Amino acid sequence: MNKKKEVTIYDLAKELNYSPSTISRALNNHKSIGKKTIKKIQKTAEEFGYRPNALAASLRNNTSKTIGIMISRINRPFQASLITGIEKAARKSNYNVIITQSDDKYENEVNNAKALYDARIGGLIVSLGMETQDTSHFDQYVKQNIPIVFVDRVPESFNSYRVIIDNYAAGYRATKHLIEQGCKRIAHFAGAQHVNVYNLRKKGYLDAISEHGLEVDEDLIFNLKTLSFEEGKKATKKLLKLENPPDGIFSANDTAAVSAILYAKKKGIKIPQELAIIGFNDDPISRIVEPTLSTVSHPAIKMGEISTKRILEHATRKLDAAVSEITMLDTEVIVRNSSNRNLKSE
Amino acid sequence: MNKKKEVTIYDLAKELNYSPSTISRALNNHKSIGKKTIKKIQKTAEEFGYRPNALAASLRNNTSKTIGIMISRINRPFQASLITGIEKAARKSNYNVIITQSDDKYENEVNNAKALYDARIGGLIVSLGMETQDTSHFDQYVKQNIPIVFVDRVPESFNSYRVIIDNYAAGYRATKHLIEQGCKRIAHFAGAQHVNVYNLRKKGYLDAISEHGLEVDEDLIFNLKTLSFEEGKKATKKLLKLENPPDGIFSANDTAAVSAILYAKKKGIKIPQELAIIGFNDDPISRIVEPTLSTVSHPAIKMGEISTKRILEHATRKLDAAVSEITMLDTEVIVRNSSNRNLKSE
DNA sequence: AATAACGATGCAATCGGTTGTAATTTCAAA
DNA sequence: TTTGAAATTACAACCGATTGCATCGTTATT
Repeated sequence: MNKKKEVTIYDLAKELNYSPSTISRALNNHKSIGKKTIKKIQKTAEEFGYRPNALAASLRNNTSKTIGIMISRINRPFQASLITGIEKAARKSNYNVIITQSDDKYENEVNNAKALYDARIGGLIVSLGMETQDTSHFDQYVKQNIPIVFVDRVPESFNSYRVIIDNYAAGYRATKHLIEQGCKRIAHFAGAQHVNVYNLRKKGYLDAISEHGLEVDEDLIFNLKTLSFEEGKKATKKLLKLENPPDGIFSANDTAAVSAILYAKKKGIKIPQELAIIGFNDDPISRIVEPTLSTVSHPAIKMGEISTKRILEHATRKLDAAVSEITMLDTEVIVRNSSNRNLKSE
Repeated sequence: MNKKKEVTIYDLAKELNYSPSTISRALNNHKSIGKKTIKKIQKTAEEFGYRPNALAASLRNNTSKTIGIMISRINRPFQASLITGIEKAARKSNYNVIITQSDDKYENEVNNAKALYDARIGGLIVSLGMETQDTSHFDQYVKQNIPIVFVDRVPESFNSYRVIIDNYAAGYRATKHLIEQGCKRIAHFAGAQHVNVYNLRKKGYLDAISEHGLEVDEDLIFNLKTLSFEEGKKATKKLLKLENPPDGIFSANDTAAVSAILYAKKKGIKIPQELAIIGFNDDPISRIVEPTLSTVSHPAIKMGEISTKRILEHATRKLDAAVSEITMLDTEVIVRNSSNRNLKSE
């Protein structure tokens, strides 16, 4: 054991013959401290290698410069990018970031909410897990006026900040793109319908179909629980066995879409000529799979940055947490080879 | 503003007519407190919805139940899995996890080390960035007896815990596998050689070549700075232009390996018949690319768990930080289609 | 020259646990 | 019944920064 004590404001106070309060204010550029005093104090603080003890400040202020994150799984590309955005913006303002993962289990989510609360985070950024329907585990934050930003997978009704994409429009456009490629029977891999993003994407899909004079066929619509690789494969299998199989698939995520590509190819189906496919998320695999997967891109990093900004602003504005401000970002349909019928196949 | 104050041990003390110290000890199951007292106190604590204020405890103890993580980029599959392992193990012991990313920039790494230090983390888990050669930014942790665990990309000389895989053996085995498939001229995509993992994989490669009676050809070895998709493509291009091109590639990561597959395929090379390829990491794309990529798998999650365990043990054992304990985990060569010449091509 | 007004700085309480030491009680052994 | 050790609980200082209020000195105003 050889711990050396850290330099505190008391050490500086003794050294410079000021009171700790003056030191504290000087370091925070408080207006009531003389200019030369501030300069002098900050200089010696530097020399002494003074490092503020955030714990002490947090305790006193009953809030910490820490942002809590709740997501389902860190190793999903979209969520990883989200975190990257959050972390980047947070560190710029000297905030730290605590991450928790629910693995899409409701119980974990509740526990994580508690743990982060106990850590006295200054703000919370949440993308809900698949199972979550009840959101009362967030009530305690509202009571303490701790800002919450819901991102992407958000609850229908909760007074708080929300940062989302226009899932309806995205679903509509993705479907429309397939229609423009000449698809007449378009299948849809939808996610769990109590999750807003999947619900809206499906609505967009349905409306695009109807509004372009095509027919909605329930046999072509699959509500997949997790949109996993396996589920995508199973659904594709069923589709191909249909008497009247589809000529297009709009999948609500890339994983299932890639799965569809691989399975259909194995069955000798030509993509995109016989079956055009578009996914959602612009995951890295979408550029690797052959043919490359058309998809819809989220501005994930930007969503993270904006979410962080909301938290920081809230701290400054000292608003009441009972706000309900929605930021909706745009998406982009990215056309690659899995749906582009105008391309020469190589 | 409608903050309600939290329940503190003082509230409990007043309610139960005990002193705060007794409450504190009772809640921590301190041995010097009577059994029925403990039970009684814990019961009312529960009833009152008491939640300990970790900040206060941390301030007093000058250490927090928080583990700091320093990695380069969260959206690399290996690092994401590492974090998953850490987070899982940490939360089980009521530790939080703060994540920082360096984006492989040395300057960021230094700043992150400072930021985490200021956050009074109880332990640090680090996978070094590509640029890092000097590690003096970690000295302050040693001085304060804060345990450091280096994972995967570790420094050569630093008294601390290390959790690594046997990169030499892995490189050797991957190369040997290609030799067993009949390859005679095996290229190697190596990473930056001051990074231990790439250095060792290369050594393993070199020794496997020599020991099996093959010849080392410097034209077949590329020291790629970042092993990116682009770099992989360029290197493959050069290889294929060679008078005497290779019949096998061992890439030190999957990204470059996938890149090689795609480029070689485009050039009409048959994989694995004409060119067998093996990567490293077992990233998700390795299962998606066609042909599926043979690779070497890291036990990433386990590495995270073990790293966390080291930190927690250290806290218990109250050891001096100046230890140097190395944990070496095994890897596994995963044979898929990009190197399996015994498979019927479909 | 006297007084108001303001700028600069200090005092002391506070945030909520933790812990060494002292004080009190309990119980068994003598 | 007495005594000492063990068990139980209380006291008070402490961790380091923050902040409302008080104080002191200085300058401006009449």
